[in-house]
Amino acid sequence: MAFGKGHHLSLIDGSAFIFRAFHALPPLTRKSDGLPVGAVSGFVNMLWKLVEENKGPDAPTHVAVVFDKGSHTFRNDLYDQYKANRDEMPEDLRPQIPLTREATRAFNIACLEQEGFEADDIIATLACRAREAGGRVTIISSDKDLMQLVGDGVEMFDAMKNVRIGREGVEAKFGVGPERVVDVQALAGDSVDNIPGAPGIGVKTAALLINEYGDLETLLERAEEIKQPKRRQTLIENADQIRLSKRLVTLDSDMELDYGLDSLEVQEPVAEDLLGFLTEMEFRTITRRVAEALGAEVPVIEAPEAEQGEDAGDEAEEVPFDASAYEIIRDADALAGWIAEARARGWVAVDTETTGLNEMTADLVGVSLSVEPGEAAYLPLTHRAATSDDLFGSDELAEGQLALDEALDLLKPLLADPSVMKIGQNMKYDAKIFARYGVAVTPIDDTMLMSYAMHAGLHGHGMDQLSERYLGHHPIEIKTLLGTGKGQITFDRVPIDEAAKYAAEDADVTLRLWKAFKPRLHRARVTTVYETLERPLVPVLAEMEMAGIKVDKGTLSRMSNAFAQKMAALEDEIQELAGEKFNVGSPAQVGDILFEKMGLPGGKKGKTGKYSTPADVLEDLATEHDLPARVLDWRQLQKLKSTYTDALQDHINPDTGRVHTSYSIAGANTGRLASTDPNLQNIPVRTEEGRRIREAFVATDGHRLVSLDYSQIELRILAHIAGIDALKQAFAEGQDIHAATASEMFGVPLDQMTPDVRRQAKAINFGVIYGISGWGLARNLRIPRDEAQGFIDRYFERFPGIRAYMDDTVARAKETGYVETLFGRRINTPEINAKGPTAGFAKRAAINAPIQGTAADIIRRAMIRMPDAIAKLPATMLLQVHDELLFEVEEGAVDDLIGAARAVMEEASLPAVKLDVPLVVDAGQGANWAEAH
DNA sequence: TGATTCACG
DNA sequence: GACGTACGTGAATCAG
Repeated sequence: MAFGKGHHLSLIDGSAFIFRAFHALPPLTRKSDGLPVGAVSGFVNMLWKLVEENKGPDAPTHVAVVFDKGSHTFRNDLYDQYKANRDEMPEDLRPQIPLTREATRAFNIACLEQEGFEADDIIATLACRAREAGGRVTIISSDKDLMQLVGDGVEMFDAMKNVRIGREGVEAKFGVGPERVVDVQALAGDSVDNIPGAPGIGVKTAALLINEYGDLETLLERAEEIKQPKRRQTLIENADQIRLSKRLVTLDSDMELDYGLDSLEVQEPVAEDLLGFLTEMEFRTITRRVAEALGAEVPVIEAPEAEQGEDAGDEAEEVPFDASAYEIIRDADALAGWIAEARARGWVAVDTETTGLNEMTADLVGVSLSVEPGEAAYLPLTHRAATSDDLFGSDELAEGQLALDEALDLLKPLLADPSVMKIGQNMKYDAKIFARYGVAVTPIDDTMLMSYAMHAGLHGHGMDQLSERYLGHHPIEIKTLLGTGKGQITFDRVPIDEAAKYAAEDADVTLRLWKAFKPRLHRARVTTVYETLERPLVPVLAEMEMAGIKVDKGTLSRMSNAFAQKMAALEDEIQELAGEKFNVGSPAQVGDILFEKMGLPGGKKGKTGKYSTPADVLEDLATEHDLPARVLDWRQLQKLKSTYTDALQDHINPDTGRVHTSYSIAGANTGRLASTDPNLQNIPVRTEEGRRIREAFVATDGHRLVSLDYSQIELRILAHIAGIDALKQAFAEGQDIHAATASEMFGVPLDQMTPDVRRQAKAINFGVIYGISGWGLARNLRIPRDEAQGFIDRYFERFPGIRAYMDDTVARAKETGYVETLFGRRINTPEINAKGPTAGFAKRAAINAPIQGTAADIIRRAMIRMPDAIAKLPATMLLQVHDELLFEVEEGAVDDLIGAARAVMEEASLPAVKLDVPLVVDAGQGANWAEAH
């Protein structure tokens, strides 16, 4: 029967898929010989999924996989720069290209390609013919270049994200319908394919213009009418280039093909061929699944003798993701059922959905649970009812939700049950939300922290990223539910059905990650790090963040006003000096004034072609001129006002009157914490004016703030790790370490030390921790480079262990791909074998990481022990600033707290590591942070 | 959104 | 031999 009405053609964009699969999926190699097969695996799984899913009435009747062939197409004849900036194909992908053709044939699916054409042209030609014949078409691709084909029975399907793209999807992407997509592309151009387009015009502007003028030709003819002078000029000047761009992006939908649509009819795979191929590739899971589905015997794939490496051999039972399998919990019985499932296993993955990202203010909207891969449920609690007036929505609760109190009463015993592990991704967030509803969550496992312990330095540890990388699955993005920018809605406004798919998937993903990571943690030998430095820190930080610190709004507000006045005066003075009005806050304009108008020396241009005006450059100029000096003053005030006195006021929680930061545990590669919203780890202290901001951080009535900080902890660690006897001895004797260094280097007796010599030694000491270079030290000390290099040479001569430590560390990193702290924390160094300037960066980072990381581990250990150590004191731990802990304590207990906390901090490395140097902790106390520090 | 600048350890 | 570099962070602002 000829292809026609009622038929459904599925066209798979094979080339695009394998490129995407290669980059999105974890690298996988064939065990017997190490052949890279990750992209092939992703491709095979996608094909099988289509075969499996397409058995319903809507199934394709015809199917083909289409590939690019050759690198020279008719587009290169039109424009020799077409796709000219494409990178070389990655080495590991090259051998997989022919394998994907083989896979297609093994599936008994037509495999199409044609010299001189791109896959997109073949797809366009076939899609148009099928449409003309009255059939339907699904293009399996997310390539925007194919979106021009959508409409009239043609739609696209993104197989990796599992989303359909119809007319609305195209409009969302391009701002115009499919018919006008090429017009927009012609204007906007494309840096990936090297389509020139119109300079300075992006998709947004292009859509605006096309919608206003109807189509590209009309627009170009009537370009004179455009109001914006820059746009008008661009379009007039580049008309030819734009028309060329249009020809480049327009697909050839009328190719000559020596086969017809009928030849693409779906055929059952031949079990022998398909299983033969899969066995050859050594894909265990899919081979078994295919064999079972085809009713064939499961072929045996020899297990490789010894499993090597930490990622080997834990190929979990793969259960496909299936949103339709997720349950919505609407009554107490159903919830009780899931709780029983969790208890039966001893674990459950938990994820909360809320109205915002700030745990202190966001409200609980729903909870999702998962107990096995693919088995997950969503418990909606406070979703709002939809109304006809969709501008504001309703404040009424949607129907079919269990009452919040009732649900929490049922969940509470489970979440606190010591025999059930609660698994989460960034559990600190969920635990804090639950805590506000009086529900404790313990014990916990956290997939984000598991990843951090194993993969610090390799990639981020967000759920989407981990899912893509380790599960090969792209989870639904939250923005598809909430939108972005101004029109963004909160999660309680998302319809329950839609919310459930997203939320349950998150719990499902978390559970799968947990199952994948558990065994790997052990193999990577970071279980101890995870168990002693990551997991126990979660409740400690949650407590600190919820405690917050009292900030006096009046003090900040007064300072803001004072800064504003001074800035206004400075601004007048600066413009007076410059002889013109300009934006003092614009580095580019400051640069023009200094280096063009005034003709001062030292102007360097950055990537953007603008003068760069960092503080050190301005400082040099300030010795001779007033203007740069005033600009520096202005900038300091601007910084203090905008980042601190203004912004901090907005962070004061109206309920508590306190500022609640959030610490990210897995943010910094070295093991340090990072503080956000607001960042309380960079409150000014170095200048007198800035330090006064700390006066606004106060203790409540009858209390004091107490600050304890490690003295020179990184240098002490360096002395220990590198085994520098002279440094160790100086620390043991309690000497001024920078003065001692200077004395050792320059032969000046301690009692004759000058501040300047000491300052230079201090800079060198810091430089060593950062992976010193002559250039860097010269810049820091403002001395000639050869002089700086002389200092370094002498330093290495006097402390030969330092050189050895640096060389060993870099060598180890090159060999293993990571460095470690004294406590076994692993920091991966993927760029250590890079070439060019990157190599320098990577080396210095590798030298610094064990030092900075060990210090971070030590204060983590202290923090974890602190709650027990101060349990009997009327004191609360509030903040951590890398080597400092800040407490709030009742007036009468200050000395007791200092004694207890100092002991914990000074002994924090024990018993795991006995340092060759003493750790010394300095303490201070006062009514505010300025006094306490 | 990326580049600049600057606050901290 | 030139190149371009101190380590680790987060936030505000400008400008396209």
